[in-house]
Amino acid sequence: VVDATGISPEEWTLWRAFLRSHARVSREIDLQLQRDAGLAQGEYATISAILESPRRRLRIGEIAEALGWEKSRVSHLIGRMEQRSLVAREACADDARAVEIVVTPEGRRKQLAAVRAHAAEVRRVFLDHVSPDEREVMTRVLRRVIDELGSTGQR
Amino acid sequence: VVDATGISPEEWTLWRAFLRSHARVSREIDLQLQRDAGLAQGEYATISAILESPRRRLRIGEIAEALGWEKSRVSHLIGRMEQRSLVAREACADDARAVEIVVTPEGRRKQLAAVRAHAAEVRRVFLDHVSPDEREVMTRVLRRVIDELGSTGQR
DNA sequence: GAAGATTGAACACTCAATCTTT
DNA sequence: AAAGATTGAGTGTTCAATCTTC
Repeated sequence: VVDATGISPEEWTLWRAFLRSHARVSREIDLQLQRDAGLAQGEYATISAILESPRRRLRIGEIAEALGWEKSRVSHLIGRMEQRSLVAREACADDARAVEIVVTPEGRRKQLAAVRAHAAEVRRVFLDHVSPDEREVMTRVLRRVIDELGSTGQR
Repeated sequence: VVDATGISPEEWTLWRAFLRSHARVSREIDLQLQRDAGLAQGEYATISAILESPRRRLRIGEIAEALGWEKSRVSHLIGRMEQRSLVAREACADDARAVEIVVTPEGRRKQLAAVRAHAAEVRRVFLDHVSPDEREVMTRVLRRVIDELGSTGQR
């Protein structure tokens, strides 16, 4: 059964559930991070991405790629985070155009303060509702979605 | 295998894929809607939700619930959409506190202009990568996530 | 007092243009 | 010219306070 758009009701249901679940879950995570560490979700994600990178430093474009965001968004965010002394910009040795972002002790401290409660919250609002089998299916599908879109649309 | 947070690497991978896929997919949808109809994703979703409701009219809180957003966000959005003559506010007969939002002919026209291309885009960036079996699993999981969070967190 | 909704200020994101280095 | 990044203006979102009706 499909309508004039070629999409079945069951498919629309999935699409809506995807959008709505993200909005609701993202909201809960934001509240928890703000409460426990005074960090926005994007700030936490940025710090974590940098700390988990091999050299503990990432360029603007690499952060954008990791998070699926636009470069200008990351650039503004880093600016605000730098004002708050959560990260610092450092010149890149290889390429004078590039900038490497590192996490300051203050940024690391805040991330540490949040990580336990954050993990618990991610579990509570999302992971607790996914069985191991379901997890495998979902990871496979979402990775496929990400990979098909590639790295286009940067700004 | 788990770390100090009690969350396994496989679970983190799913969580990250969820956030990243949403960011990327949402971005593509936004671009298409802006290009084909001059509508933002939230505007399109709002109009569609209203048109699909039984009486073709929805209150602010109902829109917020349907989309998983905060009421104040919807209120501001409706204000901007009203300026652009996409929707109109009408007094609610049952309850003088409430407002019912209806779609104007102009709003309906714009939504119609976008719906085919939008459906094709949703298919291209998301649904095409989900088999029927996978669709059932994902819908079940995401609905569980939504239902567990309930309607809390409205503002 | 609670529910439905709105408001304004502060904060965040997008878009297009720009700058520098490759 | 392309890649990496930044900027400023315009637009959108959040937070807390407020208003009216139930």
